[in-house]
Formats: sequence, C-alpha cells, structure tokens
Amino acid sequence: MLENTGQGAVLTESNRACEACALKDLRLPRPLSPRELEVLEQRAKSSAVLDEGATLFSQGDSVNAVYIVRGGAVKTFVTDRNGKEDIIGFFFTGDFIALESLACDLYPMSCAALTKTYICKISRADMQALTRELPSLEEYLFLSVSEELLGSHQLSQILRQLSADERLSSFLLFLSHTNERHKLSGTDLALPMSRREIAGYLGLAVETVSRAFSRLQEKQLIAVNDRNVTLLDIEGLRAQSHCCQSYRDGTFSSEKPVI
Amino acid sequence: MLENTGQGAVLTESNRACEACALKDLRLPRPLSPRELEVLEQRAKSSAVLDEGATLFSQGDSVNAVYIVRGGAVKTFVTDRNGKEDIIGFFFTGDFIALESLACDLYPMSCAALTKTYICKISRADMQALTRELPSLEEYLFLSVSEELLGSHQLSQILRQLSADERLSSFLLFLSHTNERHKLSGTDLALPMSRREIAGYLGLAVETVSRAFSRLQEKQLIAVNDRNVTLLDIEGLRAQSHCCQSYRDGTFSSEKPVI
DNA sequence: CGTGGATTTGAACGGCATCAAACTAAGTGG
DNA sequence: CCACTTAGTTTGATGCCGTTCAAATCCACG
Repeated sequence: MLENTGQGAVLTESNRACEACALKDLRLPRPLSPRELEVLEQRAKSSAVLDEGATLFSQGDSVNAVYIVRGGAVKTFVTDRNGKEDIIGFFFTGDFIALESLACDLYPMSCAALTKTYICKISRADMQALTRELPSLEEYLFLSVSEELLGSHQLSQILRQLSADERLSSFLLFLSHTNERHKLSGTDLALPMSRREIAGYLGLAVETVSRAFSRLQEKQLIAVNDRNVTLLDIEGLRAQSHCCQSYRDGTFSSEKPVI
Repeated sequence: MLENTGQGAVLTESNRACEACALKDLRLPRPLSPRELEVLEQRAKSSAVLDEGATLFSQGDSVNAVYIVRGGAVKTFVTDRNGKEDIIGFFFTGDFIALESLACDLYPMSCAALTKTYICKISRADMQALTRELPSLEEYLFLSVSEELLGSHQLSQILRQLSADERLSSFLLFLSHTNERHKLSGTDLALPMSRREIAGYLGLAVETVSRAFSRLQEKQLIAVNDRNVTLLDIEGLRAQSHCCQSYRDGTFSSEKPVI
C-alpha cells in the first residue's frame, strides 16, 4: 500500500492506530456530521509513520490517494533549477495534504515530513466511492480547497507587499493561530521547520530570515531560542504584519476584516 | 436582482442574451456533459452588462450569487491601507469569478470590470438546488477551485523567485495561453488591463513594469504599442520566465512539467 | 485647445541577495 | 571523553535590483 519512498523513510502499516483515530480533529470548514465521520473512518483504514525528512510523495508520482496528517507536520514543495526548495505549504494535524492534487494525474509537488509524522491514507478509489455514498463530503472538499485558495491569496499578498520583518511577523502569527487550533500555547512556539524552510516559504534568503528573527527580538516582540520562539507582544507583531493574523483559518467572513 | 453598485455601473437584466448563451465555453477542468449544461443553463437566467470600471461586488458584500464571465474581463482585488490595489486575479470569458468565495458569508475581495463585460449570474440558492439535482456539478466545482489553487501556487512561486522581467514574461505567456483558449491569436495580445493593474498583480511598481516592457522590447522579445503587445519570440520569453508558461490552465499533470 | 490620467524615462536611495566567515549543536568514531 | 565532522544558524560586508520621487510625454476626452 504505502510505498517506501527512500530517504530513510520507514512507513509502517498500522490499522490499529487508525481505528483509534476518530478523525475528529480534521480541520473544518464546517464540522463533519456523525454520519460523515463514520463513513470516513470506515475507509481510512491505512496509516503510516514518517520519520523526520521522509518523503510521502514526490513530484511526478501518480495521485492515487489522499493523505491526512494525524500527528506531526509536513511540507509540500517544488525544487527549482538551483536545487533550492520552494515551499508551497505546511500541513499540521487534521489537515488534508494538498487536496487540490486530486485535480491532477501526477503530483505537481513533493511532500516530506518536518518531524516524525503520522499519516492517514484514503485511496482515490475509496474517495470516489465515499463521495458517491455521501454527497455532502464533496461539498466539504470544495469548502476545504476554497479556504486553501483564500489563504493562498493572503500569502500572495504577503509576498507582494511585505518586508522581511513583516513577513516573518505574519508567519509567526499564523503559527500561533495554528497552535491555538490544536489547543497548544499561542505564545510559546516550537517551530517544526528550519530557517531554510521558512525562507523558502516566505520568499527570502536564509540570512534574511535569520536577521529578521534578530530584529524582532531586538524590538522585544519575540524571544528566540533556537527553534523555540516566544511571542512577547502579539499586538506589536500584528501591527508589524500589516495583515490579518490568520491567513488560513477560514475566518475571512464576518468578524475579521482581511485587511 | 443585480444591484447597481455605483461607479457608473449599468447593470441590465437581459434574459434573452442569456438564453442565447450556451455556456459552452466555461473554462473546463473537464467538459460539462450535455445534461450538466442543460441544467446549468436552465438556472442561469440572469445576466448583466458591466461598463469598464464598473463594480460587480465589493469586499464585505454578502455572497449570495455566483458569477460567470460571458464576455469581457474582470479583476478581483483588495485595497491596502495606502489605497493601492492588490490584484488577486483576472477572469475571462468562461471563468467562474472567485468561486472560492462560496466558502464565505461576505466577499473577502472586490470585483470590477476591465472592459465592457457580460456577466451571467446564478443565485446561491439556485446553486445549491443545482448541486442537489446534479451531484457531478459539485465535483466540477471542486476541480475548478483546485485548479485555481494550483495556479495560485505558481503565482506564489513567481512572486518569490522571479525578477521583474521574468515576471512580466510569465504574465505575457499566461495571457497568450488565455487568448489561445479563446481561439484568439497567441502572439497578438490586446491587454485589457492597465500597467498599474499588471503591477498590482505581479507585485511590482508601475514604473518597474513599464521598464520591464521596454527591456523586453529592446531584447526583441516583444513589440509594444500601448496596450497592444506582439510576442515576437515565445521561446525566448519562455526561457526568460523560468517557469511553466501556463500557470492556470490545469495542465499540471502528465505532459508538461511544472518546472 | 486644455485638462487629467496613463505611460515612460531619469536619478538617487534602500532593502535584500550574495558572498564570506564565525559560531553552535548534534552526531560519529577514535 | 574528546577530536572531528557536518548541518544549521548567525553576523558582517558588498553590490544589485526595484522602489521612490520627479518630470516629461502621450493620449483621450470634454
């Protein structure tokens, strides 16, 4: 089922762990109904463990499954001609990984684990069967991808308009928000990704990211200790970021203005 | 039905024009089946004409319909604190406009016509009824938004990595491809958008866009005459762009590598 | 013919990339 | 336990590209 994709990846089949997983913390455009959850669980029989750095799929692989992060974190990326990784997105517990790839025959990107990561797999065939017996799931998928697209627009805005410090501020606020979604501290962050990966995501050089960390620390906005970052002044960071703090949480409507 | 949104917009109800429209040139993740087309046409009773510059909807308006471009071109955008427009996307004949907004209660962006534009409107309620009686349409919507998201990833890549000249080259190749989709010349482009709007899309200053035009012309890659641009050396432009020429045509699979 | 917006061109400044090197931390093997 | 290696991170110096400010030109339109 799950292929070993090299790079020291050890993918183990573990249905038992999967049965224990209620898929309850799927990131939600809306909550899944009990019926949806039941059907989804029934299909999500296959699970895997990815060691840090292990590849889940590579650009050019055929898309014959959908993956969900059950625990840990992954990145999706493409590698440019200089060998530099262009990071497309980070995915955390409860996220569908690159759901939009279902529109392709072959993956237009690669995916690798940032830390030890637990993955849930649903085959493409199962997914099709699922949506047939449970039409509302298709709507769920539409909403999921729509929210990803809205988040991508915000990222584009960040890439177009913001300075290095502002980009990093936005990114830290995004991670803070993600942490809170997972019932973790919104101020004490343990970054699962390297400076290089942050740079690849924010469109900056590694050195610039490092300097931005230093400047935010000088300004007393954060305290940096390797990959452990404490947000000391969230409002200050927000002022820095010049942008909605959460550009991927689907709350673009009503309460919070995008700008 | 269609509200007059000011800015000299003249929105006229014109069911006759709508009946004549077969919706056949909807941009397609896959072709619509005759059945789908029939049902869709039945609902798309309402049409409108937007003068150049007219607003279709504004950020904060409630999302109670979906719009399709029947002829012409529109932009979606947000306005930043300096009053500068950040262009999110351009939409042409056959495109759903900002379909992902259906995931919101209120529009997170505005939409305005670049030229005189003909619009087809389907109310949110009709859309829901449609997907109930035609489940495959929901899949169509999912695929549409997925392709938009894949395109948005490519745009992010452009914003992260490419120089001004490279960005403009990519943009011109994108327009060329769009033109070809509409059975127009792939080399003689009549840009519907201003330099300022191109700048807002590519994350550059107007002056930089203008200079990029000049440089590409000096290099004999294009011939510029106001908003009429002739692509003289497509391969040269492609080499310049360092990127897949078509970042929004859904051909990320099989044949064409993304990089 | 005059006005205002769009576009182009010029000049100077500044932020980020690049190159280079020091420093840290973790892992390896002697 | 320590020398050694390696990758990640930080800091410094320099140069370039794009922004900003300024002004000229062009064009549509009243």
